[in-house]
Amino acid sequence: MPTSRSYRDSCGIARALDVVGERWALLVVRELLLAPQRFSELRHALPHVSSNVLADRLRELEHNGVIRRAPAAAEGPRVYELSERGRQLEPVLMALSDWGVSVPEPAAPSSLSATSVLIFLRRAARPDPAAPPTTCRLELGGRVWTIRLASGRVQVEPGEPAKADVSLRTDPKTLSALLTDPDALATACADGSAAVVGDLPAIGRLLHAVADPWPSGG
Amino acid sequence: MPTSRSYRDSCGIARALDVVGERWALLVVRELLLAPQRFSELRHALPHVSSNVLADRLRELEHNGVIRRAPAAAEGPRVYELSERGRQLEPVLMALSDWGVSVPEPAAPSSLSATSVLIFLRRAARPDPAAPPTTCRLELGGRVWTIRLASGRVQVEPGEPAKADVSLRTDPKTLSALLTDPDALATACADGSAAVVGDLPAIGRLLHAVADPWPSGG
DNA sequence: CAGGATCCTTAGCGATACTG
DNA sequence: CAGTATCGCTAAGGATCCTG
Repeated sequence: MPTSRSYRDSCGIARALDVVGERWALLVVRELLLAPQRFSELRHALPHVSSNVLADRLRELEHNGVIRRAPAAAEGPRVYELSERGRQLEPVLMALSDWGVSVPEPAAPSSLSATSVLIFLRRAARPDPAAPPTTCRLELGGRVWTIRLASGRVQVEPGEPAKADVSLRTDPKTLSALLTDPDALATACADGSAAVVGDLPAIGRLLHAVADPWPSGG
Repeated sequence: MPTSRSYRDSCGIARALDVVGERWALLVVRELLLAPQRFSELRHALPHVSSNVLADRLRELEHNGVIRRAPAAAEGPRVYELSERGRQLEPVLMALSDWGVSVPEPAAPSSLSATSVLIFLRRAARPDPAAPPTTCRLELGGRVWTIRLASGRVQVEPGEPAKADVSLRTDPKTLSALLTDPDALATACADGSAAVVGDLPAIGRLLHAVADPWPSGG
């Protein structure tokens, strides 16, 4: 039975929280920000939410027009995706992310989804605008992503790249660690937690775009 | 007994929500955004939060460095104010406000605090940059604010202005309605829900800055 | 086996009453 | 005024069970 309690406050902030303020709601939106996901993928990305609560949130978010059950194509498994309104929550998530990076890590064991790392990567990366455009194939937790570095920006998309300069396979925690310490890439490759095929320095440029951001105006 | 549950997720978004994701927490931050407030003022601004929950949230937010009990000056009543970290939540609140304005109003009876309206006013106002600088004394719900319009910006501060061009006394709901329909000012003055002393057209310019914003680039 | 629904327990929330 | 104490309610958490 879905939740429907309200702050009964006409302020826009309170009205937003009436819709996405329930527990787990914004983390579900986070998971759908870069690509549609199936129920089981959401469970894997948010291992600490119980299935009934997740089902409740999906129902409520759908009812409030934030997400949508993707075109129930014949045979295809059911997929959840953000609506246009849901996508407009991106500034909220980015602001929370900016603020949250300076909150101490929760006590272990803590989870870290592929989407989380990629959102942070895209947000924090400040590549050298003069660096050559690079396309990277990233295999992260059983799913393939296309990362593009071009003209001082980083773009993240789900799916196989048409053509990649380099391919990296790893897991979210290793990638997160590499974004802090790019020099650990050699070690990660050695112990098997990461694997690179192709233009190795391109991966270095990607990691350094986060760890040692190009000084932008601000 | 304060809450202390965590999403156990290393993502910055989840870490932020570990601190300000509990019910009412962000609305408490909202209330402190423009000025420090006392416990009873917070209760008045958030009439639907029960006193024990409010006390819990204040404790937790203080413990997490978001707010601070203002210098417990001798004799002075206890006042809560945002810390520097708390003030850095402003982009989160602004993003939520931007998104929430298009969420339908909650069913009546709903509350609307003075701070809420002023945050919206400041956010939504796009005054004509060529309009003459104006200082307005605003008495809203028993508290006095200084509103300054200058060079295309609106500034809101607590307290008496040194010198005001115009003075407006009203309540949050009336002011909110006037921001949507500035022409209702005459009616509001007539029925006593608003009172203006001084440069009346200056109030019109303020209201129109929100209702009919100056077309900015974007 | 994915995609939930059901059940039970616990803990946060809401409302009211009470105290320094 | 500024909270605390108490209590019923309901959402969250966890495990298990159903269904196509």
